[in-house]
Amino acid sequence: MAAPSAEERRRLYSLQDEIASKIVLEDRFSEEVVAGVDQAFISREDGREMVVSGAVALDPSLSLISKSWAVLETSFPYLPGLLSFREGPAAVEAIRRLEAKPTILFVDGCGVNHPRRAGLASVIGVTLEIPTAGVSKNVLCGTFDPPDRVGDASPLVYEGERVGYVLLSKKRCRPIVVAPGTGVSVESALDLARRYLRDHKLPEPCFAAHQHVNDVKSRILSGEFSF
DNA sequence: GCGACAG
DNA sequence: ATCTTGTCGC
Repeated sequence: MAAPSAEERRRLYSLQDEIASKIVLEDRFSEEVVAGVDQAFISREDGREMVVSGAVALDPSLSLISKSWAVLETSFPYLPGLLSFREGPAAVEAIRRLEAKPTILFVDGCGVNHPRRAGLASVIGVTLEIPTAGVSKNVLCGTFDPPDRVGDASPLVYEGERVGYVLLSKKRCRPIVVAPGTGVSVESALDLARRYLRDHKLPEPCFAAHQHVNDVKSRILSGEFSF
């Protein structure tokens, strides 16, 4: 995967600035269709790398409404701060293939807790005009005081702004990070993450999407699915 | 210059 | 993310 030139990077940064300018940090979501999306990768023998995205749509009681997936050839390397250019296209396509349009979508990755306020969750949300929340297992940027009791959360601050929360979601697990993508306030991002937590480290929509995409990946590798 | 760095 | 078996703990 060719690393982008300094000039190309500047162009991508301006694209992120454009996305960031369209982010809404106010609540504009409902919970009729609660979805989750996640990506996995496949390295083929011929050297090509594929991105597999899996999306799941659940109703308020977490019953499955619909699943979808999409596969595209990778066209960008992994670079901190530029993840959306690697995983965004496949994720957007998978979400478009869901039977029901999500009214709130959980994305594996950052939201506004990003150097240019344009993490994957924000990019997907602005692109598809869907309220989104970003959930990540590691901090890309920002500082915080580690929460020490299950259920506790500490503000994640970046450049003097509260961009998300670090939440201790489960015993014997490292805390997770939750932040608005767009169409969700910082407080609601935390509330949503807490309310959709069940018996796993990640909120159920994220967990379900992760299981789904890995299932799709294994079926592709076994030849059951083709594209 | 050095370290950090979503997935 | 991915490479990978067993293993410790609830």
